[in-house]
Amino acid sequence: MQVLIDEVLPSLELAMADVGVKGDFWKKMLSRSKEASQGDLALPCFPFAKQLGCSPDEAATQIANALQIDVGEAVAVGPYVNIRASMDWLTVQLSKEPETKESILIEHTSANPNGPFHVGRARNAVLGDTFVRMYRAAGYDVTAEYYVDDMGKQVGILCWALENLEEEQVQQLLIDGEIPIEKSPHSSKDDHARVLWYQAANLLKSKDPVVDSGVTELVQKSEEADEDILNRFEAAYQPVLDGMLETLGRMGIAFDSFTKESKFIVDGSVEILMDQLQSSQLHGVAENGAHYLELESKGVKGKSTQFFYRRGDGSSLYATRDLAYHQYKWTRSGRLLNILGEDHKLQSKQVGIALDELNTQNPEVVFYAFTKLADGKMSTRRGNVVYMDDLLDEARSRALETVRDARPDLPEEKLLEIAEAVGVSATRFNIARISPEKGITFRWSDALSLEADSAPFIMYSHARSCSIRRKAGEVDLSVGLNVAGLSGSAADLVRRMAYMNDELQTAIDSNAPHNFCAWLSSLAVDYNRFYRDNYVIEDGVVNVQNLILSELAREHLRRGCEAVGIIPIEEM
RNA sequence: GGGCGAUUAGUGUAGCUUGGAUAUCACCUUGGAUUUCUAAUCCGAGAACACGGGUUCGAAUCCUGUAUCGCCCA
Repeated sequence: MQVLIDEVLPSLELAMADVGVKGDFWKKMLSRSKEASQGDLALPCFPFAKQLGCSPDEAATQIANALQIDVGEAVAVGPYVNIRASMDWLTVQLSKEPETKESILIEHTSANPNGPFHVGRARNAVLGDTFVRMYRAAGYDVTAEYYVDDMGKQVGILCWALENLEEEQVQQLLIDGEIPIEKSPHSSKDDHARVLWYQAANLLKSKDPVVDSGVTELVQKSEEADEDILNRFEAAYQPVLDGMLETLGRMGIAFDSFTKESKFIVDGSVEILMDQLQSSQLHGVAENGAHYLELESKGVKGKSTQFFYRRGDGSSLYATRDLAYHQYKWTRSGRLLNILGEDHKLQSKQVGIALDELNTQNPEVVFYAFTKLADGKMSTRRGNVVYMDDLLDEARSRALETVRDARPDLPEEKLLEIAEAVGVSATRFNIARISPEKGITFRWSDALSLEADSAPFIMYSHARSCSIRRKAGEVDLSVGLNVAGLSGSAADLVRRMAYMNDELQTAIDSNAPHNFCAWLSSLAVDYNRFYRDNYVIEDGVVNVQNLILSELAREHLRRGCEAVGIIPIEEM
């Protein structure tokens, strides 16, 4: 509603001066009406009563009378001034394209390449990609970026395991460790195959010190940018990463660029940065020669307020490389957005302060709460996971049942195609529609639900509009939309669509993709109501005005679906 | 021990930034429409702001304490 607020505010300012309200405290009170039936915007007038020496109801009447707007009408209802945009103004909004905006680099997912993509990791990917899509839909020039942790302990363990463990050993370790090794249709994918080695090495670690010493040596050398080690690491993780990206691709998630952590050691930028930090006011050196920043004065609390960025042996830490990474990202875009799990909150704050010390701007960050299984947290290491590949298969087969029932006329191949689209879309939407800060407990029934506030509902509306278009055939729509006399569900539909760009931008600005998801659901509901009340084709005759509306809805539904990662199929 | 976040009908959720009209949308339970321009539809009813204190004309919203859950800090 921000567009409308911006339109109305200048006139309202005059009206306020007119009736004698002082100050501009009321500006923030003009907001979306909580009673949709009362209009688009509402201004509660309780606070003006005292100033004007009258009742809130009278104040509302005076203000409404003094208010001259040409975008709609203002009426006093009790202690409120309600403002409703006119159909003409709304129609103008409909044809507005989002302006071209600045560039933004969105880093998301960036999961350790040590095993298949699981449901716990999915929230980052879905949320991140939804942001990518929403920003693009709003006109931003977006780079979707994946930071590859190609030299950490996780990759070290994977590499060591692949180089040192035989298949029989792995099998035995997993059996002893009671980690399930069920065969699945995806067992031959490299991410699924290699994670067994990773899990086995973690099990062996607790009883054989050779693992730790071996891994530590590898990791140390990788931190010295040892070319041979980095190549061996890459040979170990790249097939795993490829498998993960394949899964993400199935969900419609793709990246524009990948940056490897080791880059910043190889190119020396970490070294330069550590030298710079030494001149910080916060700088300190521990007994073992390690360097840190003392962050207590910056509001960091807890047992340790020190942020270590250099080990006693002079090497850097993960967080140090993260600093270099942020500096690198700033060379590539004027805006940075990171999607992180809530477990990274403290670290992100520390990195932010360190970036301040380096006179580097902080990125914007969106945190999300964890997805947990009904019986505890997910862990790749312990094998306590639901893999995305399996979830998507399950979602597809569940969708297939429904599609088969509904469309016995379609060939099997087409049914599968629809089921895949429905499965993927439903899975994504079930994650994207929840506010990021809320924890999600993974339940199969929820994850696979094809009802409720669901993607299939929206997809169905879109498919229906496509069907109507096909039935209507070639019709000349150049007469354009005539809103005069439009009322009821048709007017509601126009009103809903008119605010699309506004809703999109608001969701972006408030880091709330779930709000845009809700708007999209509402659009589908509005279209269904319009469909009920207004026939596009009746007795074989096409009603051009209704077809124009249906076509507008189709286009808005399609754009909305693309902005949240729902696949807008044309038939289902 | 400390920090951060969460808690809304039987279930899942929106609203909290900026206090204001009958707390959103669904599942569910229940009554109805419609047999279609694809019913994965539409219309109606039922049921909720964790608990205690405070601020205010007015609190789901702000402050404070408690409980529960999650995450983090050597």
